Amino acid sequence: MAPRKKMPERRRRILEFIQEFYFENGIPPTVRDIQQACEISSTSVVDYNLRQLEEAGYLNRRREVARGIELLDREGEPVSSAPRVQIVGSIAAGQPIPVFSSESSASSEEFDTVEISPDLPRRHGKLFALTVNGTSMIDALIDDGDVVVIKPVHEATNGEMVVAWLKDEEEATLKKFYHEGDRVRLQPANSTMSPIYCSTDNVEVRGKVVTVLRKFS
Amino acid sequence: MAPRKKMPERRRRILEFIQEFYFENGIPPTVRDIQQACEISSTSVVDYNLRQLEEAGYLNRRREVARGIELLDREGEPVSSAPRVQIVGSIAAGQPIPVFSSESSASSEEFDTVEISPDLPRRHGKLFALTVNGTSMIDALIDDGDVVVIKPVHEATNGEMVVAWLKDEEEATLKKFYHEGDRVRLQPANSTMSPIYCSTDNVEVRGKVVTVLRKFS
DNA sequence: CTGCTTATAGAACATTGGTTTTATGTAATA
DNA sequence: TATTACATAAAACCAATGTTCTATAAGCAG
Repeated sequence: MAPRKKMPERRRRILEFIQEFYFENGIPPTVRDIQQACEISSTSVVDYNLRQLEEAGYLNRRREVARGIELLDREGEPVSSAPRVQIVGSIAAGQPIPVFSSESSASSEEFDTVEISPDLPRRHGKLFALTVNGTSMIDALIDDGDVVVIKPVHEATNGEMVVAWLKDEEEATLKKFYHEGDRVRLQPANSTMSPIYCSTDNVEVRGKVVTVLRKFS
Repeated sequence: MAPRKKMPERRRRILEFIQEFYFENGIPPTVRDIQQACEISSTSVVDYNLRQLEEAGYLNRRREVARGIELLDREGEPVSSAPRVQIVGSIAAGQPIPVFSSESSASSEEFDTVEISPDLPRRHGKLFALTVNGTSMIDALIDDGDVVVIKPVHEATNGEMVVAWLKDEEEATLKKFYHEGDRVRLQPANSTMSPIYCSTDNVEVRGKVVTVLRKFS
């Protein structure tokens, strides 16, 4: 398996298209699908590049089978059509969430990703994820190492679990959000814990939690 | 869309095969794949049955496309190739887990299912899931309504999160398992809570927790 | 019995889609 | 300059795969 480096632009484009196409359609594209989408003049060019990609370990081609392109992950395992979201950083008390621009089509190689259920992006659109560092979110029933999947929003309705940024404290936290007159109540998910009250000005909603992922070895 | 009833045996068989094939191969089967697997003498019979299935809303056929069969869920939405596990019951203090036979190839229609990451069955084999009822598992950082995915095992190594059945108390619980001499320590995941100690005889391991799923509306 | 619907068969047909063959251009290198 | 590896093209080829046509049976209502 050749090293994964210096991939020609067109080849990268092809690989990207295959991923998109598979996620969107549930089946892999044909050589001619790729040809059209990537504006390539000949199927043989596509074939050539697919061979290169195969040699480099990015995909597998089932010969004698229509739509036999099979994407592989870094371990060489087949990739499912389940969507993935990027883990763009971590969240912990006292540390800010990294800035994320929804424009950043930064090469998807740069971030780790987690697989999520397909109905999530269907219902919520674009999502991202954060790793939880430390046990500071324990009152939200979220443990060290958990991954929270978040929909970027700047306002929340009462009762939603949100990523709240406390300006004065310079602290991010996961809490249930309740707007009460001129102040905000941040309620831990764990009913044995007490809520935090603070002024509306001091709270900034960064997103709302869509799901939590936790794995045990 | 015709009602979903009284499906002929052969038709049910075809539908089942399509699901299996898709999960295993990541691409839908061809008409001829189905023909062979279901021992049907003609492709036209397969076509006929596929039309029926389409009319009944079980699937979608993309015409003019090879391998254009697309499975639909109960809402008529396309189904991804991500694997699903059955939610065979619920777990809560004071209530037993329902018995599950690994043989039970009970029609997959009878249970709710949840989608899981493909690497879980790859690593752990056959899995099942339980819904958590009430907040009795809160010390394991698991909330009311969460779904726990479990690998059925009868022994655990120290530190694993297990489904423990306490015989005397007739109670199921999720705890970290530690064998300490002639007794067992059941440690809540939440470090602010105290462990339970009990005799080896009184504890029965029913399975170990592989992942926890939690969704927020 | 007749006609209608459902289901099965066998075979041919038509399109989709993977593969191959031959040719051309470009950049790096001896 | 000649050589070689890499990348692109155009066209043809043919296997894979969806579709259609015609025929046959079984069950069932009239």
